[in-house]
Amino acid sequence: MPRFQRPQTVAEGVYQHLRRELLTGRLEPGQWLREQELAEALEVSRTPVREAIRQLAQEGLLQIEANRGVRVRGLSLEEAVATYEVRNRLESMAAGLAARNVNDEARAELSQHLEAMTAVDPEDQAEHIRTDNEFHALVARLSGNPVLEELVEKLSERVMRVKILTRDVNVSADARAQHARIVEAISRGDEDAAAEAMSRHVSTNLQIVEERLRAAREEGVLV
Amino acid sequence: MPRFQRPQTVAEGVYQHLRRELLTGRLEPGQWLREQELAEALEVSRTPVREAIRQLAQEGLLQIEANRGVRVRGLSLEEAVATYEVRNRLESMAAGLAARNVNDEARAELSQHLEAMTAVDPEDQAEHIRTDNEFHALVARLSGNPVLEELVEKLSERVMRVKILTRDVNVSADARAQHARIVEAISRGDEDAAAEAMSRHVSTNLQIVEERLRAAREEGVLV
DNA sequence: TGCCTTTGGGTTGTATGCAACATACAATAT
DNA sequence: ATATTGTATGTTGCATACAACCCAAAGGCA
Repeated sequence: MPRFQRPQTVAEGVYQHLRRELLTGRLEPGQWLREQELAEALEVSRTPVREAIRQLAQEGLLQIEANRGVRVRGLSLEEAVATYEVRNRLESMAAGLAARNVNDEARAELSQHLEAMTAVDPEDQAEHIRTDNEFHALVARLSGNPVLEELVEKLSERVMRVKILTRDVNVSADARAQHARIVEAISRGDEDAAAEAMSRHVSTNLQIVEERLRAAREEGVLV
Repeated sequence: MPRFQRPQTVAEGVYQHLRRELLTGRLEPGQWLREQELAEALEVSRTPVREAIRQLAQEGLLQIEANRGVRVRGLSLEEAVATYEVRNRLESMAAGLAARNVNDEARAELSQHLEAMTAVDPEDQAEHIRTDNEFHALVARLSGNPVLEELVEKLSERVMRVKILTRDVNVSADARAQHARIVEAISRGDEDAAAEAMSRHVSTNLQIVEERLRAAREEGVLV
């Protein structure tokens, strides 16, 4: 039995592949995808490709036009802002709940993750984005509310896309300090402080992304 | 273009059919669905059935077990509570934003909907649930945040399922009063009051659902 | 008997052929 | 010349055949 987890089905594999291509920005917004072409490139049939496309479409990464095809969804500045606003509300709720339910195990996980993040090479964008995402997922999990956790994860996908397309990597010392403050408030069990700290953190990130998106728009890179 | 609205694709039709069956509780939690059987019953091939199933699975109504099949998802009391907690947060956010962005058109839509709801026959459960859902969807739309709107809609699906399975129909005069209070606060442009009113409303509904779910659990109807 | 192996039935997962649909362009009529 | 209709082409949407897989039950072996 292989130690690594490889896709159980071909469709799952295609999904993972396309998702990666989309999130890393290798596929450009507006670009048409043809099932046949993808199937040939990946050496599978159209069926699993279709299935993967449908799933990605429902997650908002692709847009299906009936009987015409599927294209990579662009993202507008307005949509990005809207996403961050909702994310702000949900993640501060998660942080508050995490503070309420905190215990020693949670404290250990949080501080451990915090350390791991400080150890990341500041030059390694992808790694930074990955660990940052893990941090937010961790807080969501510690909220103890599975529905909330799921939603945060769903939103993080769009957020990740925004981050990568805009090269947003909040690697500043400020970001680290914010993370530390969140962990500290949760560990202390201070609900309001935790929610407040998370809210500020997300707001800061929104500001960064907003600036970059404005710049990108002026360059005509995005819609 | 035809004036009447029929599903654009067969898959869409199957999706609508199954969704209806699930939301109205005609399909019981835990029950296995076989693609072949459904395809024969609806006189279509397995392909569109598969597509519909995948979509419903991602929406959380069905659960796929790889290479084994798909079954109707049950719902636990804990999950219902978790859903309502998130819904509370999101919908009160929506109400607050709606109050912030309110204008005459929005005021008109809200009062119009309020009237329509008072005109519903108190005996007609299904109609009541439908209009109530429309009300919440309307508030979400008036928030002006499309992401928020989408999430509220997604959650409302699970909520609707809870409502129907537990026969929750908050038709009391109290519910009407709460709706009126929400509309009033939004129309006045009072963000905090609108958010507060919506939060109370959702909390009330949660209490009702919680009681029914406990009763149902003791009867062994649900998980 | 009790446990392991094997084999068979039934289901999902994948491949492929064909039909339906949307678009672009050419042909025709006004 | 313009608008309308016909037709060609490429794509998705659907149907169906086949392969892979899971599970249960029967059979073999200690």
